This record gives sequence, structure tokens and C-alpha cells, in this order.
Amino acid sequence: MPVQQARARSRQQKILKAAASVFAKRGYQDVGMDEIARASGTSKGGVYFHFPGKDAVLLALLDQTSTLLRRKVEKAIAAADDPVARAEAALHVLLQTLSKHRSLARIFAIEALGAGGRLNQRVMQIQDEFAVLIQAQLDEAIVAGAIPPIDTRVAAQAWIGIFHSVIMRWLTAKERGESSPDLDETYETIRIMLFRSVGADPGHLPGAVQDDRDGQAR
Amino acid sequence: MPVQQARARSRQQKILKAAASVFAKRGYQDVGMDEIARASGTSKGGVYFHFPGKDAVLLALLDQTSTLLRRKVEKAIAAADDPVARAEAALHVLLQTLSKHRSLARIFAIEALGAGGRLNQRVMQIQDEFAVLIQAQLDEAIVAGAIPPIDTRVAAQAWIGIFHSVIMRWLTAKERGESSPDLDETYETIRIMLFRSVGADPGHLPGAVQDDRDGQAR
Amino acid sequence: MPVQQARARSRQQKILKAAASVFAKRGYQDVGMDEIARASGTSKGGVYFHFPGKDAVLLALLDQTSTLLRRKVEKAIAAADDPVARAEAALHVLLQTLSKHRSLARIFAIEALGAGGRLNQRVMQIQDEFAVLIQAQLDEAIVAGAIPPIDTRVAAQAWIGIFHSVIMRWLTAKERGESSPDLDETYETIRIMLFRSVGADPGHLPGAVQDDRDGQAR
Amino acid sequence: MPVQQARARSRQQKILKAAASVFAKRGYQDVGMDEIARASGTSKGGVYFHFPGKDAVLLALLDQTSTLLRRKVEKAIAAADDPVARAEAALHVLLQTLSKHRSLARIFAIEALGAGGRLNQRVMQIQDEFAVLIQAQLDEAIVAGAIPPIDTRVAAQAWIGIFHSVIMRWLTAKERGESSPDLDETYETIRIMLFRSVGADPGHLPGAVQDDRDGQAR
DNA sequence: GATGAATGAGACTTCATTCAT
DNA sequence: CATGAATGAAGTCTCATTCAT
Repeated sequence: MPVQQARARSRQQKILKAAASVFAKRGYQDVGMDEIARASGTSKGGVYFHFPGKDAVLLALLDQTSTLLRRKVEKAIAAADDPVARAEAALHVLLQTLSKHRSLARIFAIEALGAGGRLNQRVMQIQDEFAVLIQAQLDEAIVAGAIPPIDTRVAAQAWIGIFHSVIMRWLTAKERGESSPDLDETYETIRIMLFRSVGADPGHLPGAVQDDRDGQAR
Repeated sequence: MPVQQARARSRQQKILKAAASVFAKRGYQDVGMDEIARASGTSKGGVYFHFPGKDAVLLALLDQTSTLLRRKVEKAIAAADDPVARAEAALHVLLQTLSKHRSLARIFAIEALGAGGRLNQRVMQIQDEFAVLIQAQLDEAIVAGAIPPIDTRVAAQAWIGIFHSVIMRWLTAKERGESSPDLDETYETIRIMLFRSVGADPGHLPGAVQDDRDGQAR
Repeated sequence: MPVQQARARSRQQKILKAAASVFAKRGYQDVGMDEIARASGTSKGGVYFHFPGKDAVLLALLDQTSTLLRRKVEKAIAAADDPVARAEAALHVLLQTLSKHRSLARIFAIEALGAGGRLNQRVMQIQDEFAVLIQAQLDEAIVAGAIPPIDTRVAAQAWIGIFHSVIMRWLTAKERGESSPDLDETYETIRIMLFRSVGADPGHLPGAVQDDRDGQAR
Repeated sequence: MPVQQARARSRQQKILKAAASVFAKRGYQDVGMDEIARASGTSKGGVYFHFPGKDAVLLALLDQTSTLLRRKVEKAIAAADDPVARAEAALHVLLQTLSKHRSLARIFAIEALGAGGRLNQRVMQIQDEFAVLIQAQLDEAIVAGAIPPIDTRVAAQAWIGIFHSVIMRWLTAKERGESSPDLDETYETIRIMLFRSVGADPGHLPGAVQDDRDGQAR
């Protein structure tokens, strides 16, 4: 029955969308299945029909989102010219995408990390996946002689860490009494640091041009 | 009544120590006051006599620990020679200290995230405090001409992000099926990246020597 | 879904009935939700599904009971011949009904007092409602010239006070080492006092006849 | 050691006074021993040195107050001229005294009644003691031919009930959204009802004169 | 006598999950 | 497929009472 399957999928999407919204607004821990159900226009039993449990909802959300993100990242990588630019483009597109989906950003950066056990692991795994993508570009860059040899595994993870810190600052600015930082502006500095950190010349790709291209591409 | 006060203080310390242990082992969310009490050799009511609630226990733990850490960091900063080295020494001593107190590291990096908004904010605040320390060194470095001008606020935060990623990898390596990374080795790469990221010459301070000096400073 | 709703309503009734029983037997304060649940053949969570808290159970009990009582009282008022008799009939039927439901009597007169301000207020409100009914009859009696003018508001409240004292004595007789008073006998005296207190002639309605008529009215 | 005994007694009085205040303000159930201790300028252990438990504090308060009240009532009875006036004077002085000590009124009429078991019993006992005093006057009145024969036990209790209702209305007026009733005015009606209820002529003792005399006597 | 830290039973409440309808 | 009533384990917190100092 493809009709029913389609209905089921759409219902699942509705639930995931609603869950993303409430998780971001009130925190994974503080949201009950009741609330997810209500926000989805379903009943508690309905949610349980589609997902085996509360953490499965978040897990599905993480998986679905990370798949989409990875696709975007891969596209961005493919579109860039040289290895280091490719690595940088990966992070840049990640940042730009999440900056447009605050809920998802919060879920990845805070909610799922603090949700304990399985959820935590999955987030780290997803980070790993992105780190691997970046690492591959850095490896190429070394082979190409664009940057000096370095432990690219560690470097890629460090880049993810930088990225994470930017997102966190942005997400928690209001709660900390700061004005929300301008991400584009912040990223100017960040890109320079990324390039320099691996020994690449930040000057060989003028920031403004890069930014414009990226912005239009999406 | 210094006698009773002394007893109270020692009991508080006992509770905090026990709490650190159980929070790290089984997660803030999964630990009940029962468990904290049992681990402290106290009763539930005893814990509540000293702390108004479970989150207050974690809060006290964070505050106490962060104070100690800041002291260490300040000492390390004072002991280093030039501005960039001071900034780097801050992170290095942080890493070395937390690597010796896995429980505390886990609580700062992971558990506090799942403990609700207030705790969350506090962790970010504490990160800010360290960021400010680092930022001050970078500012000096720029004034001294050791590194080119840069948005030191963003840079300091990025450094914290790098540091954070190292800690997270180390904490979750086992759960992710990886072997626990050797932090000293990892840090070799990290330090180079830190220096380079702000345009400093990483070569001017050989790793081994740096390590030794740090060791003596503590 | 009238099926589920029917089940829910019946379950609520079961809970209220059980609560009335245990509250009367062991006192509102000494009864836990555990006990209410057990007595209802439900689980603690089940009680909380239907009532937001322990005091809400008592509140619902008071409301439901007072509605039933008011209906009885209004019927008795309608069945009596002259205004003063109507006022008296109101109290009489109240007494006769509560004397058959000791649990409810105890809950209204004693338990609700120890259940905190809100419940307390509600009981006074309910008393007010009955006082208003009586006051209306006394007002009519004055208009009809059956009794001399008087502050009927105060008078009605005084009647309630008399009624209350009878109930209290009856409820606490055993605990005070007295034999439980015969309410019918006591009421002989009470009725005379009620009539006299407002200047009515108590002789015009012989007790026995009054009693029979009341009995039929119900 | 009479000195120590005196100190002990004064400390007890301080505790009782403080307890009366906090019980009246926040309710017996909601007040903890901590609060009693703090309000007494003592420590929790200090309260336990003087009283075996929380209910013992309230019990002592009830006993002490009721003794004082009984003394006043007996004096008022002795001062009145004829038997019915004596009975009425008992209630009147009770009302006037409690109207000047709202805290105590609330404790007798609400807190202790809702406090369960022993406390409840004691309040009813105390009510009995006053009822007996009144009953004795009514008995004399019957012997003297001032009022027709009646079950004086029931009558006396009914009088107490009327008295209780007046106090309750006065105590809870604010919470019920009413303006606090003027007790003197209310009592005009009440006295007439009291007299009439036992078949006495309320005219034989003009209200105003009676009131003035009573007021001056105290 | 007094203090206040400590106890521990028990209160209320929440919520992920199950399942009859 | 969906509903929502029901479950029950577990959690946080309170507080009368005890007792070492």
C-alpha cells in the first residue's frame, strides 16, 4: 500500500518537525511525549506507532538532518577549487545552513549532547563523519603541497571544535546577556584562523568573493 | 561555632566529591539524590541540608572547580615568557589538569549540558571567563607585535573550541569504539595549530621544553 | 469517543468515593495519594490523570457533594408550606442527609479545615450558599409577617452555626468519650430553638408530622 | 533553682507567643519547627527542650488560652444579674476577647480543628467546658422560671455553635471577598436570637445598656 | 540548656511506556 | 491506525525528630 506508506511518512515528518520545534524551545529533557504529540497534531499513541520511544524521535531527527547536511557539505566540497578551500567550504556551508535553522542547531549542539548515552554518542559519530570529510580534503591538500604535513585527523577535529564554539556562542548569546553575534562577520576571523591553523595562506582566497559565491549558490 | 561549621564544610566537600564521581559515572540525569547521598555516606536529607537541590550540587561543583582551574591557569599564564606562550599555556594547563580529573572534565563538557538552562548558562559563563583570560594575552601579543591584528575575542573563543573538541574526543573515545587518544601526542598538533591560527610562529617554542617548564610551574 | 469518556467518568467517581472513605477514616492530612489510589483500585498515576493533585480530589468531592446537597435542600424547601417551615426544612434535610453519610459530614466539617486555605475558603463558600437559601426564606417570612424583622443574613448564618454544632458533636462524640447523640432527639430541641430564635411560634408545626412529611419529600 | 525555672517559663512563653503568631499567619500545617524556633529567637533544639513536639506546642497554646478565657468567662458570669443574662454574658465576653486576639481566634476556630486527632479532640473538649458553664446558667434559669424547660445541654451547644459561626465569618471575611463584619453590630442580632432561642424575653435587658456595661467592665 | 547538623520516612508529582477500545 | 486512559517506577523535596557537640 504505497498510499498508506506515503501517509505514514508524512505523519512521521510532521512529528519530527514538531519535535524539532519543541525540543529547541524547551529542551529535550523538559519536553514530554504529550507535548510532542500535541505539537504534531497526533496522540501519544500515534507517536509511539511511528517511533519506538522518545529518544528514537530525537535520533531520527539527528539522522535525517545529518544526512541532509552531509549532502550539502559534499556539494559544497565538490564546488570548491582547491583542497583547502574545499575543507573550508565544508564548514562554511554547515554554518550557513545551521544559522538558518536555529532549532536544529540547538538540538545538535546542546540538546542531543546533554541527553545522555545513545544520543550523545550519535552526535559525536555525526561530528566524526563531518570530520572525516574535512580530513580527506586536508590530506589531499598535503599531498598537493598546499599545506605542510600535519596530523589531519586532529586538525579536522579541531576545525569542528572551532565551528562548534561559533555555533554555541551564537545560540547562547541572548541567555548570556550578549547581543547575538553577526555570524558572517565572525566567520571572517574564523576562516582566517582555519586557513592559518593548517599552514595555508588565508590570502589566496579573498573572503568577500568567497562569501558572495557561497551565498548565491544556495 | 567553628566546630560545627568545620563539620558542615567537610560534609559539603564530601558530598561534592561523591557527586562528581556519580555524575561522571552515570550521568547527571540518571543520578538521583539517593545515590548522591549514599555515595557521600550521608542521608538524602543531609544533602538537602547543604544544598537546596540537585542542580545546586552541580552548580557548586562547577563553581568550585572553575575557581581552582582559574587559579591554575593564572599561575601558568604568569609563568610563561611571552604573550602568545601565555595564551597557549592557559589552555595547556587546563588540558593537563582535566586530563587528570576525567570526572570533572566529563561534568563540564557533557553533564552540565543536560542539566537545564541555568547550569548550561553557567558553563558558558565559565568558558567565557577563560576565554577572557586568553583574549587578554592575545591582545598583548598584538600590541607587542608578536602576532598580526585579529579579532581576539573570536580568536580566544575559537581556541576554547579547539580545546573543547580535544576534551570531547578524549572523553567519548571509548564509547565511540576508538582507542583513547594520547593527549600529549594530540596536543603536539593542537599547539602548532593554536600558534599558527593567530599567525604566531610555532617553531619558536619547541614542544618538549614547553612541557617541562609547564610541569615545573605547577 | 463516549466509551472512553464514560470509563473516565466512572473512574473518577470511583476515586472520589474511595477518597471520601479514606479521608473520613484517617484524615485528609494522613492519607497519601498511594492510599487513595489503592482504595480506588487504581494506580497513583491514574489518580493524577484525573485530578491534578490531592487537594483537587477533595475539592471535587466538596463540589460534587455540595451540588447534590443543594438539590435536596431546594426540593425540601419547595415542599414545605410556609416560609419559616421552608427555612427549617432546609436545615433538617441537610442534617438527615449528612447523618446518613458520616464520611461526607466529617469531610465538610473537619477534614477540609486542615487542607489549606483554598479548600477552607471553598467550604465557607458552600456554607454561604446554603445560608443564602435560608436567608431568602427568612426574608419572605418577614414580608409575610410570620416573623418580626431581623438581620436575616446574620440569622441565617447563626442557623448554619447551630446546625454545624450539632454535626460536630455527633461526629466527635465517640472520640470525646460520649455516647453518640440521637440526632432525631437532639433535633427536637434544635428545631424549637431555630423557630424561637427568629421569633416564630414553634408550636404551629408539631415535630412528628414535620418529620413524616420530610421523609416523603425525599 | 527558681531563677532557672523563671527563665524556662519565660522562654516557654516566648515560644508560645511566637507560635501563636506564625500559626495564625501561615497555618499550623504549613509552619515548621524551624519557623517556630526562628520566631521565638531560639533554635529547633530549644523548642524541643521545652515541648515534646509540634503538636504539644499547639496543645499548650490551647490549654493556656482556654484557661485565661475560662477565667474571664467566669468573671463575666459572676457579674451578671439574672441566669439568662449570665449565660449570654459568657458568650459575649468570649466574643469580645477573641475579637481582640485574632490570632488566637483563628487558632481555636480553624487551625486546631483541622490539625487532626489529638488537637481536634482538645478543641472540642474546651468547647464542652464552655458549654457546661452556659448549660449551668440555663439550668438555673429554668429552675428560676425565667425560661421554659428545654434540653439545656443541646441548647448550650447550639449557643456555642452560633458563637462559632460569628467568629468564622469574621475570620474568613476577607478571604471570601466580603468586608469584615462589625462584630458589635452583628452581636445585636445574635443576642436577640440567643435569648429568643431559649424562650427568654430579649426585651428585659436593653442591648445598648448591656453592651456599655460589659465594655467598661473590661 | 542550647545549637544546628543530620536523619529517614514519606509526601507529592512526573512521565515514558503500554494497551484496551 | 489512532486514541487517551492507565500504569508504576522513580524522582525531587519536606520536615518532625534526634543527638553529638
